[in-house]
Amino acid sequence: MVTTNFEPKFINNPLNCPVTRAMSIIGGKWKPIILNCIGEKKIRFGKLNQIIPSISNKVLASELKELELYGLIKRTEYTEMPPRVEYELTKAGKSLIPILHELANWGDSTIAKKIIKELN
Amino acid sequence: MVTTNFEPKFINNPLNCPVTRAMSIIGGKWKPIILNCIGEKKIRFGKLNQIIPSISNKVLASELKELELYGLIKRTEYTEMPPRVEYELTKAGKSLIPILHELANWGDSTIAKKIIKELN
DNA sequence: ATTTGTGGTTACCATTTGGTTACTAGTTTT
DNA sequence: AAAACTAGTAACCAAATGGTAACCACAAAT
Repeated sequence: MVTTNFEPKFINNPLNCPVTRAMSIIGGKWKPIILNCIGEKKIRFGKLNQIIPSISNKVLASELKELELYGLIKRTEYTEMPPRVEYELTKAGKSLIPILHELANWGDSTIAKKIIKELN
Repeated sequence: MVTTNFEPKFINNPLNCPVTRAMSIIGGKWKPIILNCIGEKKIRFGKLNQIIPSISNKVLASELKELELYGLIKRTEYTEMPPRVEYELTKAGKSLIPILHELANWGDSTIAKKIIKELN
């Protein structure tokens, strides 16, 4: 067995920049996407994988684990066969909603759309 | 000369998720930090490197180039010796301020501080 | 005459991230 | 009797990201 010992290494932040602290936790391209997809509902692993098709199940699983470790999401496993697992935001996870909202807002702007269109 | 041909590869986004679009552009841990450090002022390369000590100048330079390519920052070079270059947010870059503000806000929260403290 | 200061770039290498395929368990459907 | 379904995990490999050290131009200061 390979002990999946995964200790997060946060960004070195001597000047105590709050944005750096935030990025240490939810930085990386997938986490905000995943958190936003979970939103206010309970959602199954497979469903998440469907609505974020460009992430592999391996990476999705490891991102979810990390978010769970941070206490931002809760994982509920039902003892059924085939297995069912649901993810939802914890209270701490919900505190990220304003960020996710601003990200969604900006992502919907003409500015964002133009950048993607012109460089694709 | 090695042609630094760097075409961004955006996240595949068939369902047109706005957060995914946003993350395609400002995803990655450094960009929000850099944008936030630039803020409303003009700032020199060296100064940026000082206040984000954990980024190497190589990575800082490449991130700045990418942000410039997206039209989020403007680079002004003064023909002096030693050289002086200043970076500032463009109008498009300033449209990100609400996101940066929320990130800073959350990064300052007890929740964020606790996560870092407990897992470090 | 040498050192200092600036904003990078380059080469080389190490680490991290990510993808693919195959596999598991036990119940239900074909 | 075989196949499908789910939520992963493991092994293996490819690609992206990041660090370090050396280097450049040229003027000003020592």
